[in-house]
Amino acid sequence: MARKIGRRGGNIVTIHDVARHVGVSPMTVSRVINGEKNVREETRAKVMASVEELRYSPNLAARSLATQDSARIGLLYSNPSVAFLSEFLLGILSESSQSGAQLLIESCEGPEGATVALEKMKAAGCDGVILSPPLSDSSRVAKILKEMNLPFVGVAMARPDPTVSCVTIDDLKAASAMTRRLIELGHTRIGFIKGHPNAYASQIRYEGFEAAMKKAGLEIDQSFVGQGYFTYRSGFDAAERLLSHKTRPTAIFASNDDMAAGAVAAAHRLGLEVPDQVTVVGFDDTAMASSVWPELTTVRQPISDMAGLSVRLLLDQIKAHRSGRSFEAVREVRDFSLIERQSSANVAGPDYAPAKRASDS
Amino acid sequence: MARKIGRRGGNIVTIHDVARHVGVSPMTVSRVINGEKNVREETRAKVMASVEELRYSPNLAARSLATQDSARIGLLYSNPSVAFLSEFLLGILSESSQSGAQLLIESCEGPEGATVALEKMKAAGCDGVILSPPLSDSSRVAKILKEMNLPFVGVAMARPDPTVSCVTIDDLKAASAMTRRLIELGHTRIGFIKGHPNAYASQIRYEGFEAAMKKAGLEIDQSFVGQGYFTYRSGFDAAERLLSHKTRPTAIFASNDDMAAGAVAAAHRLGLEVPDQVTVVGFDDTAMASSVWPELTTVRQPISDMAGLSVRLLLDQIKAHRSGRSFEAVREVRDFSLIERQSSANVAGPDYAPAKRASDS
DNA sequence: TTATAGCTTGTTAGCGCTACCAATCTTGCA
DNA sequence: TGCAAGATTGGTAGCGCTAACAAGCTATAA
Repeated sequence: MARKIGRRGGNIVTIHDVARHVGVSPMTVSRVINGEKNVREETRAKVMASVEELRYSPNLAARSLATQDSARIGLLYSNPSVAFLSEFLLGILSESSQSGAQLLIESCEGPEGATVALEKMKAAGCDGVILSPPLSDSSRVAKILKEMNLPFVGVAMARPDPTVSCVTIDDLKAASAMTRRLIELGHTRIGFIKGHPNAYASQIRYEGFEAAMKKAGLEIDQSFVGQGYFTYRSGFDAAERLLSHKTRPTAIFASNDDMAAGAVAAAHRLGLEVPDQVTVVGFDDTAMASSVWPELTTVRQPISDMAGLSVRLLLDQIKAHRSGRSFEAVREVRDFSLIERQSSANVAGPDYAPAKRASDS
Repeated sequence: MARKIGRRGGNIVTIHDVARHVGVSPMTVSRVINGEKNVREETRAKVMASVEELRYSPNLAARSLATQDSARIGLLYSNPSVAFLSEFLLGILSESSQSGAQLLIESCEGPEGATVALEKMKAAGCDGVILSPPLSDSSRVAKILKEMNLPFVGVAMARPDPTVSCVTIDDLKAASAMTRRLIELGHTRIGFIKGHPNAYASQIRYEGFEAAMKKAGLEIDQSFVGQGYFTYRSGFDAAERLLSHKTRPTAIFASNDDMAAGAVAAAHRLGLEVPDQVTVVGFDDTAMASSVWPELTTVRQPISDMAGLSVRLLLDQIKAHRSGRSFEAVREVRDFSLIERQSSANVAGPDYAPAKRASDS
């Protein structure tokens, strides 16, 4: 009677098994696995060893039940690039399953549909919400959430808003860096395809481009700047226009990968080789970037990391919210990176040894 | 002392609150929300009403702790199309969060890397594994899993294996259906781009194509059949070859969307309009299909549904496995659908009224 | 009417973990 | 040496839910 085997066929290792094995109390084991201090180093080592040996791994359900920190997290997205979503989910997923959070996923059509989705989440007992772009940039959605008194975190927000927590990269810097790289490659006639005018990121990315051009003392030829809408087709159309000028740009910087892929197609259609005759670069490093050929040089956001971090942030925020404490909005800025693939080259074509960096030896 | 507010700031509605509100025992409420029979209709209604009113929603952590059916599910994938992954995850996610299952995600490089990943999962205490394609078709992976004595379910398996549970569509039928559709549109010179020779699905899809052609009494011109590898580039190359023949195919059926997108690009490169001069269709309805332009006509698998179902199947299997019962492998076949977008048209071009079905009025 | 079966509800006892507090053991310092 | 303060451990009591059994109830048959 002392130790029943339980209702299950039961062969799972619990914290009690470890405790007995080491000869300490379950509580001590708990402390060790939670990395609390105030455990003698010797004891800790013994417990750790036992954990290894018995292959113990904590039952998340029990933990979140005991700690009461189990939270229901809502994830709201509205037709982002599916590739983005996939990486995003991967990040959210691994983090939230580790912290035992429940996930609720809703999609909506733009900020308009958000109200309904958010109501639904609230009704389902969500404790907080994660916003994927472009929703994260919608002040309208932010306002609704605030009125609902629901904690939330935005991912990849372009617009800095000191009142909302978010995880982003610095779009401005990223766009500048990519532009600088093109200049480094010798390009001076650089075209730009803007993103959807409603997205704040579009503006920021253009500003980054502008800033880098200016700094390099290069003129922006406005006939080299096209309006796109983040879609392949819009990139195709815009690029076709840019490339039809008598003197055409030698490089095109599209504000996202879909448009860049469209631009590559447009170049091909016009009989131009990429990157030999036109360099095309994108932004985001979505699946599209490495699916098409030539694969796209682009800007990579560590989406999965960012998503994971956003879960942790949100959980903190929820905890604070529950205990009535107020919570300072945090803005976590992650590093982007330039991914150079086959769609970019030295202005004179790939025959020239590519100058990896501006050399002035 | 009777009812502490608990360790938390605590404003969550529990099963006890509902019970008190209705005037029954918590157990009865539990029965109602779990849809058990043996509850008087009247009681059930009262409970339901109360659940609504109090906005009660069960704590999954507590439930899975109590039922002991909490399971750790491993998800193993190896570079599938990212678009596939995204939908796949969505399905897995919503199902597993509903059933309170923990998720462990691992990727690996082909079947070779699978062993390591699987060991890792086992060590982490996984109770079962879900295999995404193309891993689901690997008999090698299946063998490892069997040796490990771990329940598993394959998703989108092309090779029928009576010993493993899986959720699929009928690739053969799907490929036939698409081929029939092309024939209906008046195409007779139909090209085909095969998928990666290592993937069983490649073979099956080709067989489906073959069967439909044969049934329609059409010859397959072997110079119209190209070998691809499921990549954009391979589709591009294969299509370029097929379209360079003096009499070229009027339609190309690529075994997946990436290759179809590549084929479209190749056609454009050769100055051919899609679909006016060449129809191109794909398979899978990944994000790629609706990202490129013209958007691709393709075969759609209900990936998200299939993924969700696979979780349920696996959970059943794990339960059986735990209780020592043996488990019959199940093969669930889902319906595919033909998605007609802008990349396909009547053989004579879009000026002809498209014959939606073979008419013999 | 009473026995019998079937239906409906309640009671008890955990699931595995950790918050909280109490108990014990160190250590440093007067 | 004695004692307070700190470090380290253990005990208890639940987190919210449900399996398993027990008890009450209803309808049917004898």
